[in-house]
Amino acid sequence: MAHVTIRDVAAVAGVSPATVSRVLNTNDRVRPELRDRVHDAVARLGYRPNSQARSLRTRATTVLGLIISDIQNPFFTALVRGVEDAASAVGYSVVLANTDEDLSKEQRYLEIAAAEQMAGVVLSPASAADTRIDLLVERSIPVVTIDRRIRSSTVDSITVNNHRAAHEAVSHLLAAGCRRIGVVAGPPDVTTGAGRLAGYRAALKEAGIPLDPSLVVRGNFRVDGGREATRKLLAAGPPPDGLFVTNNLMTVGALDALAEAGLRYPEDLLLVGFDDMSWAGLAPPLTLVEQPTYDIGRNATELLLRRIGGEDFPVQRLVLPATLRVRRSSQPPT
Amino acid sequence: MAHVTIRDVAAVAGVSPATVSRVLNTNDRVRPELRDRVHDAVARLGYRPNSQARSLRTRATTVLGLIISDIQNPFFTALVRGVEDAASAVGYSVVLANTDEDLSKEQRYLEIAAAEQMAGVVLSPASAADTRIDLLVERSIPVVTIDRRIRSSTVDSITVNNHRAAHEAVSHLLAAGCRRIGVVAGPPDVTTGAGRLAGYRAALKEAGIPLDPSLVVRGNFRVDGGREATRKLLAAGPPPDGLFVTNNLMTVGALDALAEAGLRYPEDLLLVGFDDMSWAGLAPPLTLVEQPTYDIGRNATELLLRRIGGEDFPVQRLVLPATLRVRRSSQPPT
DNA sequence: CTGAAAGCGCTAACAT
DNA sequence: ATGTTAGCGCTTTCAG
Repeated sequence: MAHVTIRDVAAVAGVSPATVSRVLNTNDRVRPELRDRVHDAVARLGYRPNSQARSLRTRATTVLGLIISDIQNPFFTALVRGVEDAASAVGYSVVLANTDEDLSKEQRYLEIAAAEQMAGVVLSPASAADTRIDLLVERSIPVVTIDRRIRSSTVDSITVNNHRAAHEAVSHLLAAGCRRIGVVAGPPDVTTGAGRLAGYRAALKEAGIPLDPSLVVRGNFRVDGGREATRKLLAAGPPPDGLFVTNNLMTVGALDALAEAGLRYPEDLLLVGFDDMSWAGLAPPLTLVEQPTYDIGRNATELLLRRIGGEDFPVQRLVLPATLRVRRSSQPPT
Repeated sequence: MAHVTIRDVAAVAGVSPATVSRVLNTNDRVRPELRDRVHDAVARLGYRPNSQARSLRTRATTVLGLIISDIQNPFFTALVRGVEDAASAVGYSVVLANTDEDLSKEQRYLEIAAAEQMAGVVLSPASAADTRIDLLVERSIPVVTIDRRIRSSTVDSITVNNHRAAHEAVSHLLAAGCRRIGVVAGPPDVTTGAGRLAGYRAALKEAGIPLDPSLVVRGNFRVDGGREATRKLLAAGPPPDGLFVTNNLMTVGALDALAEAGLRYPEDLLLVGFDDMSWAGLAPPLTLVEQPTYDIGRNATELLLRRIGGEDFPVQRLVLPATLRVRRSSQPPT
């Protein structure tokens, strides 16, 4: 059987195509007997509605865009699963795109999402200021940003409290006796980069420790960036007694740089990282700020679906908790 | 400007919609002057064809399905990029789905791909025998399998020579002096699992070393599986003097288990892993069988696009080279 | 070489 | 409550 259309179903059920459509898509009252006949026919013929015809008519798709900034980062892949699960639970499919933190790639994908009339977009913006969110907003395509926020915008977001989490991480290092704490921060243009660095600063200030600029370095949230930034930090002066690395991949790079310099943790310095790193099999185990990654994706998608459904509610800025999980890397050796 | 349609373009260009369509989609000869007028109008109005209307009419989409077996595995995410790049180069978009090696999830996605009339599918099958490839073949949707093959099937595939690569890895360990070489193999139902184990066996046989079944354990290609399998191996008798772990995530788990048991590499045993692991920041650096991951994705997609384009050629079974990159973990300490 | 007209499969107005 | 009709935007005969 090549293409079963709604007319075929109608013929078999002995009703009009419109009735079939009603049974399938609306809750208009249809005589129960007809309902059953329709359902029978659908089952017998193995009818599957043609989604493009439907979208053409309704001007609405059931496709979500998921635009993330680094598909090689396990943080984002965990998140993808949250999105995927929430979407497929209600019959939506997900188109994934990867920007590599590149604004022009990002813009291209946003244009595609608009042109394809996607129902909505989950986005991890490459920039707080320059992300061309307007491309979607103009066409009233709902957007939820994840992990990061957009500055001027009125779109929903799901993030964690980066400031607080970083503050907690650094305070933990201070409590463990560190006094010269280095930080490998992220790009200033991204809210996670900015927030985590601000938390670091706040914790030092609170402890009455002056900020030493030579202890602050920035990376690109990737392995190579973490390595280079850490090298730079180590070259800038006497080694710190504590190090806070603000994302997972940069932590991998930082460990490289520490090893190169012959520095061990927790013996030579205490270490706190960010994001789950169970895939990295590190020993000794790392103290990490862990995010509820899957839930971020899931919540973002559920929120997006509510917007798509036309629900009207004020802009949501959900902030999920990130928790410090203390392990060996931040325990002073006894 | 809400929705610019082909009629708007036609009106502005002073031609019929049919001519616009011809200019845009065919290479039928159209009077150059009209051509230019059409292009001008398209540019001026910012016209973007509605892809669903087009698909409805042509019964063809420009969407590729990419169904992979573990999105948390960096091997697959690198591959995703290859697919994405090749697809977007010709204006196709990619829908990603993740099966978690679960056959029922896989079947569901194959059904969706069929129902959505996707142009083609790149698939890393969860099983050599039970993957329901017929769901696509029936509707003549082209499929290319990557990383793994399907047993009975007549679909194109892109893999690496797992047997040879494993053989090389194990021979390398033998040459380094190992005599009791353990292997952490993958699921027998997956061609990569089977092929790599067979390569191990062949290398031992060639060296005249009898197979010791207590040195062969199996995992699920994930971290936990690698850890458990390695624990089992270590519990089964005196520790091996060499270990070959047949994928990246299991290597992470194996390292855990080795650390638990107080075994170090390369001091206590030599170690060879599989797949790039630069994200894991391991020290000492690991000897690895490395696959051209990006190219696998890219080649698979290019092949798929040729099939989609209607080219007719015999079933392709491309085998790319995997190369052994020797590092410290397999060098006997001097 | 170009235009008019039909129709892909579906749903939403409008009739009944 | 159900059927008839029109048309979403596009491509593709078929005429001219």
